[in-house]
Amino acid sequence: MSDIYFPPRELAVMSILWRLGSATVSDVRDALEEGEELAYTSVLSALQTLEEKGFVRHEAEGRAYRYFPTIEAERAGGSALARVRDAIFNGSVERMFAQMVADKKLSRKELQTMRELIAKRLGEKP
Amino acid sequence: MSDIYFPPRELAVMSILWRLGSATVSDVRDALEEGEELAYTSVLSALQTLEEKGFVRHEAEGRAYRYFPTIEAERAGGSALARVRDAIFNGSVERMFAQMVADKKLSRKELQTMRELIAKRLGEKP
DNA sequence: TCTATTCTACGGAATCTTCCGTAGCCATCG
DNA sequence: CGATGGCTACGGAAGATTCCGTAGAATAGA
Repeated sequence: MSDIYFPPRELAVMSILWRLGSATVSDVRDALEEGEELAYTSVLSALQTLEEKGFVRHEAEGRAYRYFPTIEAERAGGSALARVRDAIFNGSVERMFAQMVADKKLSRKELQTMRELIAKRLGEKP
Repeated sequence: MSDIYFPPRELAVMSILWRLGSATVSDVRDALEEGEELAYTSVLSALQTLEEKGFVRHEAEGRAYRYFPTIEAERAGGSALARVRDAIFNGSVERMFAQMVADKKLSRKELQTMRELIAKRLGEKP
């Protein structure tokens, strides 16, 4: 199927694009976390690689480029979750979910939102 | 923190070890899916690399080695989910969960199990 | 015993990923 | 006009990953 996969650095760049919607090379560079500072051309290279792979496109903005993700975060996320589920949790959504829910830092509010999502989903299909 | 990350082929091998509990080189080789057939020594190399990284250990079994994962699937999964959540869903468990639940192939039973997990979690902390 | 089989260790080629320097283009400013 | 600064293209080095062949040890079978 759709084999969407990003190596670590490319994922970091995609992450920024998804967060910002679009970004110039400098935007991406600035958005990288502390201790992740890269040369301008390194960021450019990553973007060019991603473009070659079809995950990103660009438009001219002044004489610079503005980059846009061509794949939605939800789709990439769905693919990543399926991979994690199959490879790590032996195909079990329940096990994967249990691990998610086990996170100590989950707030009551987040749990409630999830409960509602399930309720809605359970209600719609009987 | 704990930066647990497996490149594609190594993940496939770990996946087999988690599923089987432990495995010899041949076991792993046989467990690889169709179209993924590798030379015996390729599988061995992958296991040796994983061992060097500390994700796997071995015991002698006859004159062959039996390999064991040294990290639990739940822990690797937790790390992978956190990475997906932060990099792709901008830190939002709810968004990640919504994508999980959006999967058309989820059975009623799976949804109910998840609902119970949440209920339990919500009940225990107020 | 000796021959074939089944292992692991080792090393290296090919490819992918990461990272950056240099060159060249173009606009802006003095 | 000439210099400067900011931008992309290009190329390549270094490291990581994938893949496998060969060598040699050990076992099993004839």
